[in-house]
Amino acid sequence: MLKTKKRYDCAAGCPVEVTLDLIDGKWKGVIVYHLLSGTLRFNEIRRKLPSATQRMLTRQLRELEECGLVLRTVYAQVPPRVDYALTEEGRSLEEIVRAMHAWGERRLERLAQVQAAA
Amino acid sequence: MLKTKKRYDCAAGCPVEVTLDLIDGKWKGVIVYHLLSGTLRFNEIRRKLPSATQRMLTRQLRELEECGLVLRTVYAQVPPRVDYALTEEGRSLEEIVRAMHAWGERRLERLAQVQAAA
DNA sequence: CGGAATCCCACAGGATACTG
DNA sequence: CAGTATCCTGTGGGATTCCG
Repeated sequence: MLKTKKRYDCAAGCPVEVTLDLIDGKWKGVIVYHLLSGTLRFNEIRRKLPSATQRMLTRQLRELEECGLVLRTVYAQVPPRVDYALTEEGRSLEEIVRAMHAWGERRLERLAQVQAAA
Repeated sequence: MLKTKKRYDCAAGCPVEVTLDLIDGKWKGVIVYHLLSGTLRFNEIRRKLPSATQRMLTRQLRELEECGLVLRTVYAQVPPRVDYALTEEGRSLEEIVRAMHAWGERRLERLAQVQAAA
């Protein structure tokens, strides 16, 4: 997922994969979603994603940083403090991420209805 | 990815993951993208995704079918013929997928510029 | 033509423990 | 607080072969 995984040498549809590559990976999508609301410290993000392990969070955040979607700011102080914020490019994902959020909600509603019917 | 992988029991951001779950997975995004243009036969899809293996394509298509995003139609004839089309729900992803496509293209342009600078 | 069956491996991701 | 460091497992995904 990170580095040169070069999933695509394929035909015309690949920009879709370019985007997916950056945003897929278990937690990245949600992280970006939460960062849309503003800068967050590491543990704040953790609290928003209770079922993500610490290790996974740091890794996903680092990958997001690597692709230039997230800005990581370390304050030289004790106890440590690290802020995560979207970069300009990261924020440019807003439309997509919000759309995914809305779609996901509708999907959940639909599923709930199907459940209810049974 | 298929079945009840239930990635999320998490907090508020999860609908994002719901969506990602359906559309991630190496080829699903691109498949949906191509199906936006209309129904395709198996080998037509293959031709659009040269670097996807046959096995992967069928698997991803089946998963898409399972989630109700893609409709698979088998014609009882020899040689066989199988059509793949988006369901209503699948087509409702259009906005997202197109947005991802557009974003990916811009991303590629940006990367190209950075390359050129170096 | 549109697969299914097998074999195989890298690595995403979890659990747990330690640290400046 | 915000991480590393290890160890371990599942499975996503590739390659290849066979089939109605």
